[in-house]
Amino acid sequence: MDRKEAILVAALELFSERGFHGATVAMIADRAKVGAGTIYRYFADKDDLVNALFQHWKRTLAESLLADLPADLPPRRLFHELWHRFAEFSRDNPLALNFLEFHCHASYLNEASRALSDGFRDRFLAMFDELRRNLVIKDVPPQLTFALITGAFCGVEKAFQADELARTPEAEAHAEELCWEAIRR
Amino acid sequence: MDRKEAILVAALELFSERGFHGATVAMIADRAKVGAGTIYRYFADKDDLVNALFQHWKRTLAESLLADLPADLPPRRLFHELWHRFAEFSRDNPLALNFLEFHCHASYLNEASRALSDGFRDRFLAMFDELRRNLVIKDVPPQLTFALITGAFCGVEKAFQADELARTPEAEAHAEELCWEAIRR
Amino acid sequence: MDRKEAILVAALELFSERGFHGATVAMIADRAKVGAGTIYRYFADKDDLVNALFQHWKRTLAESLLADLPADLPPRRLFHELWHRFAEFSRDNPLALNFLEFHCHASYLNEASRALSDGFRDRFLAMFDELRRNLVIKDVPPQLTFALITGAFCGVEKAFQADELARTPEAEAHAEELCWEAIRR
Amino acid sequence: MDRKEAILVAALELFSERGFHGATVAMIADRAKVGAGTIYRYFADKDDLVNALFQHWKRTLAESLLADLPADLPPRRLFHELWHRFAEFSRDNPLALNFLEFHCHASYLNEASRALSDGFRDRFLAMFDELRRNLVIKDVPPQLTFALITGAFCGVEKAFQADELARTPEAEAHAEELCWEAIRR
DNA sequence: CATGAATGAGTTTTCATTCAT
DNA sequence: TATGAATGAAAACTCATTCAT
Repeated sequence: MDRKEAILVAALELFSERGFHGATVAMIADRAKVGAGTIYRYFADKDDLVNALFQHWKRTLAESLLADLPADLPPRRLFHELWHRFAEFSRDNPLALNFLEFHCHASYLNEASRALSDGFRDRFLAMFDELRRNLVIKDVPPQLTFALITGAFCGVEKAFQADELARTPEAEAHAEELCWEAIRR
Repeated sequence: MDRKEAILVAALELFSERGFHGATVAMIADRAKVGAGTIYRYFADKDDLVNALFQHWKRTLAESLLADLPADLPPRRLFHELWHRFAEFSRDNPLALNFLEFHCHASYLNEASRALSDGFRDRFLAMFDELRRNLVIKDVPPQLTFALITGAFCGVEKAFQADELARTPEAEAHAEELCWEAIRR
Repeated sequence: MDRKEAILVAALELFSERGFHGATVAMIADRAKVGAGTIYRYFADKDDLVNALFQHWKRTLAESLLADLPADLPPRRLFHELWHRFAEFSRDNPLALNFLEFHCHASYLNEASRALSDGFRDRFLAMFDELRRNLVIKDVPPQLTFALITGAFCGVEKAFQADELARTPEAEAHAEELCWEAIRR
Repeated sequence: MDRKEAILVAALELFSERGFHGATVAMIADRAKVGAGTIYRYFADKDDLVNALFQHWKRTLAESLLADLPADLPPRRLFHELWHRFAEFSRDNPLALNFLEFHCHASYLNEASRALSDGFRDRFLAMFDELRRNLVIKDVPPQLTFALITGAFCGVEKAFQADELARTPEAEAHAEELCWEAIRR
């Protein structure tokens, strides 16, 4: 059993359930079935742990969305592919999305975490900007497109997780279609 | 100087900056310029404070959106009116939106808070359902429409607050227009 | 309504129920139906209050036992008279006995309280010593006789108060008789 | 060094000096030479500590009085044996007697503590009742005999502890003799 | 290397006392 | 003069971190 892995899993569960300050090191150690002291062999302190977790999942999310993305997809297919990958990621790792988007306060994220986050964001802004310049999507700031699509996706995902909305293929397809309608020219 | 008011203002600032567990009673008392003990004259404990704050702003938001809403507005005008009111509320009370939507864990909200929240949500679901039955918006579950629109709005608002996107009348108008395009038939 | 009196009554009830540290000034004020600040018009602080209360009841008890005590009573009649008066006092003021004997820590009693207590005790020691010298009671140190009788009385009284023993005239007479048997020659 | 033991010893000293509410957790930790947090590794809270202490000493006292008590002792010898054991216990553990008899408010004792106490008391009531039925001691309710003897013993013990009376073998023998005279037929 | 008991600074909460009304 | 809201020091209790085993 990989102890570091177990700690990261436990931390993800607890941070996404109770937030950073609401989850204690003792809780994380218990859930990971390791001694509290063991956490400090792998992470300098609790802040270091939350930042490692954040970076791990930001990277995994970026990887999931962008790895082997065919370069020459037509716009609608590209959008579909991205939405689909994002949905898959959320379905496979609901806690990770939860943690990244809802339960992470800037106040304890360090420079590296913020830089990573920004770099990831910039790649999407570039994509949206190109679609805009190619007259595929509406002529609004890419930051707006990005914020709106991301927000909508997360809003729907939150509804899925809260069981306010059944996670069916139809619902996922509808959400995608609505968002495409929103941004396409 | 109204002390209860000052405590609520300080708590809103600190909870939305640092989350519930990250904001200490001492910080709140300092910010409100009252003694720590004074907080306990107005609120039974820290949980009671966060619930009072949540309910206060949920109610204020509901009021802002729904008070004196003309009954016979054509759908697009209705959507505009609601979006505009929501935007106005967010502009006037950015921390309140922040707190309500991003920094409030279910784990410390009590029954009353949840009931209030649900009641508010139900009124919007009913509105979206009527628009759907009138063939004004797309035939998708009102829960989906609601989650998507709310998520998109909050995503854009978060971008405004993080200064990733300039809060201009154009940007606000664009966001509204995109969302309408998303849901309209 | 005499405020000072009301405060002393409330303090007696609460100190004898919960002890000095367990009874708060706010509780006492509430019970006495006065403002918390009012207590400080009559007593310098909480310590002063408990000492005033102690001295009040010590004096009242001494008075009850010794006032107009016929000087020439035969020993058995004297013992009966004292026992009877003590029993009467306990019946009329169970909380006072409780407070004086069971719920009063030396740690907050001041010099005056202790002096009063000692003076009272000395008068009884003198009485027991005289009975001893007159060969009426056994030839043991008067301190022993006093401690034993007082302890026995309080033990029985505690049983009455705890309802472990019914407070009947017979029980009271028995207790007296047993104690007399203990000390008489 | 056994920390739990040290905490119990310190708590006994402080509770019997200052009462439950008068002894703070910090005082107890200091006296026990442990960190304040350590107390909470062994006891759930301050109430749990005082109850553990109460039960420990009630059990020890019961053990001391009743262990290996010869079954066929003649009444006067039985009384002597019990009195002697009680006196020995008090001499060895004066603070324990102090705490059990004088400084323990029902208000913070839990069900288990009260049950233990009652069970112990019942065994003595049964003994006194048998002596009564055998016409050895006076025909008064065993509750009265028990309360009176216990009270007398504790009164004398208090005098010993307060140095109002020298703890000599003679004094102890006198006390025992007087009490026997009180109850014997 | 892994542990979890121990710690004390930090947290929530209480309360004796003050003071503006 | 009487009040009770306000206070902050002190109480009970928690928890990130260390370190002996």
